[in-house]
Amino acid sequence: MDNLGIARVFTDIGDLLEIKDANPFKVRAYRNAADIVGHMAERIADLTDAEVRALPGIGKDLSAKIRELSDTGALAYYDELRQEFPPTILDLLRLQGVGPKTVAVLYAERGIATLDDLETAATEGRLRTLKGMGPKKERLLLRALAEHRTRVGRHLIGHADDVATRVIDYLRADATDTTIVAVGSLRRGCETCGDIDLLAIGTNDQLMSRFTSFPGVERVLGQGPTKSSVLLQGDVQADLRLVPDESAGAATQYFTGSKAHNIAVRDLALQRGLRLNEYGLFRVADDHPVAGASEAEIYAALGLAYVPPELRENRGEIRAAADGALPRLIERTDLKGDLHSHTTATDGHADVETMARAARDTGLEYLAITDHSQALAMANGLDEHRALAHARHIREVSARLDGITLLAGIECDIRPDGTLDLAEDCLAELDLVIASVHSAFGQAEAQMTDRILRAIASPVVDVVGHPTGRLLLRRDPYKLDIEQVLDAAARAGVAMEINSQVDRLDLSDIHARLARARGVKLVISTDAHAPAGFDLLRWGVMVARRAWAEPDDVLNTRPLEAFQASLRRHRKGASAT
DNA sequence: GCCGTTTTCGGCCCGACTGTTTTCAGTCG
Repeated sequence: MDNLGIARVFTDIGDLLEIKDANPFKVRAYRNAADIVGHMAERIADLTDAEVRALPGIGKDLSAKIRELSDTGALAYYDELRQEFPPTILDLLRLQGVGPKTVAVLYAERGIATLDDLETAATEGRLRTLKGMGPKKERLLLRALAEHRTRVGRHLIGHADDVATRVIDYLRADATDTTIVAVGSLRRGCETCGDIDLLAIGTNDQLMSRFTSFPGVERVLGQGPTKSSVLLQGDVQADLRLVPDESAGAATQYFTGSKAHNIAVRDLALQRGLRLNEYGLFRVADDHPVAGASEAEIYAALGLAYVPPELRENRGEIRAAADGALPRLIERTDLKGDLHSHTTATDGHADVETMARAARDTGLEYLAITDHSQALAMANGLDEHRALAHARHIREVSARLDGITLLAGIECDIRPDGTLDLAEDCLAELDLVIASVHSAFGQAEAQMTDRILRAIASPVVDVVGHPTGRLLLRRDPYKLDIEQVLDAAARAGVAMEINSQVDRLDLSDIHARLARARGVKLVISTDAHAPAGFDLLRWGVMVARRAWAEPDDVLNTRPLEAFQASLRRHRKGASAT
């Protein structure tokens, strides 16, 4: 079993123990272990017992369980726990506002073990008589259920990409003559994917049977000579298509989509007396093939510049491609720095120097260390005194490291009333201030909007962090008048973050494009909590590309000095010093 | 369950919000 699989088991155990009302520190130990294993760069199965044992938070018991899982793929203790509750009970925990205590009561008092059970009971008003519940709670539960339903069957792009990579590597190992690529929403960089679409180019007749015997396959949904579908562990569906070399470009284009983009492109082809399908571009009159081997060839034959996959949503890209007006999209290598990261000073997993070295190893020239402020007590947030001491430490480390410069920043909470969590004179001492909302998500739209507007109005704020607070597939964004916020940010010269965590991607592509249109500058940051976190920049870049962003739209494409000069605090007329 | 010992047991980040209460329990971050 791989790291993510082990992490998932430990997370489940933590949840089940919590439902059992076990020692909370034991629960935390399992969650902590899940976090560590899930974020490790190297395969934990490759480490020696002593090395596993040496990881912070992994002791005798957990290291043995890790070994059992990585060797056998199963864990007796986990199986015992699952005997005590129906496995579906963990689905209930995914609902907003439902925690372990509620799940325990629902199961013990009403025998509720599935989402359907819960919906029936809530609809029939059978929950309001439970202690601690009332009609209002019933309504909240029904709303949480409805929100949850819109999310099932979808997967975070980071997760889908992991799975796709594993399948592709497995197929390639045995089919070195065949090109295999991910297409569909994954290639377009959509924030979530319904299923994984893979395309193989060649004539390998063993490929389909090898695909359906991939070790992660739970069920074969269909298998033919050119098309197969499987259901993988974790409820991910994967489809594989096989096409001959001469159709490579046409098939890649066709299966990449989006549907709306393809319809528009085919329509354009018809206007020119051409027909486009997954096999190629043909003259309508005599079926003569015009193009098909590469995507670029097809777009060119239609009088279009090559359209990057991230833009293929029929949102103006075809007109722009015809006019030669497509943007020069930002690329990962354009980024010179990362502006959001955490260390062990608060809730990160590595110290300042370790994070700095990891950032440098991924090719970054500067890194802002931005630990939490005091309001996030759970994360051991910094008060003014600790924030300034931490800044001194960050600058010391920066001075002795070659190849990377550290900025002493902070991710400062925006309190419910819109005031900042740390005093302005303290924040003014720092190199970068990200202002973020981490509490009172339920505020009314006007209140939340005013709250963020007030933060933007503060002269010491440089960036608004994860501006809408959404957690993909888990929590909707808080209610917010985003256009009012963007207008204020444009006036104040405050940048908006694209947070690269795969469950945030916040701003979204849509909002980031709105921001660009208003002249609001973007930053792309990882919010890394561990050294491996810097790899996530690719997802933030993907969102920016889907927002049509060019390098100049994103402040951290600039070399350090130019970046610092662009911060409002250093601009002429800024009141902070 | 981990850790660090004052070496074998006690401590392990907490504060705000909500819906239910009438002083609190549960959830969230």
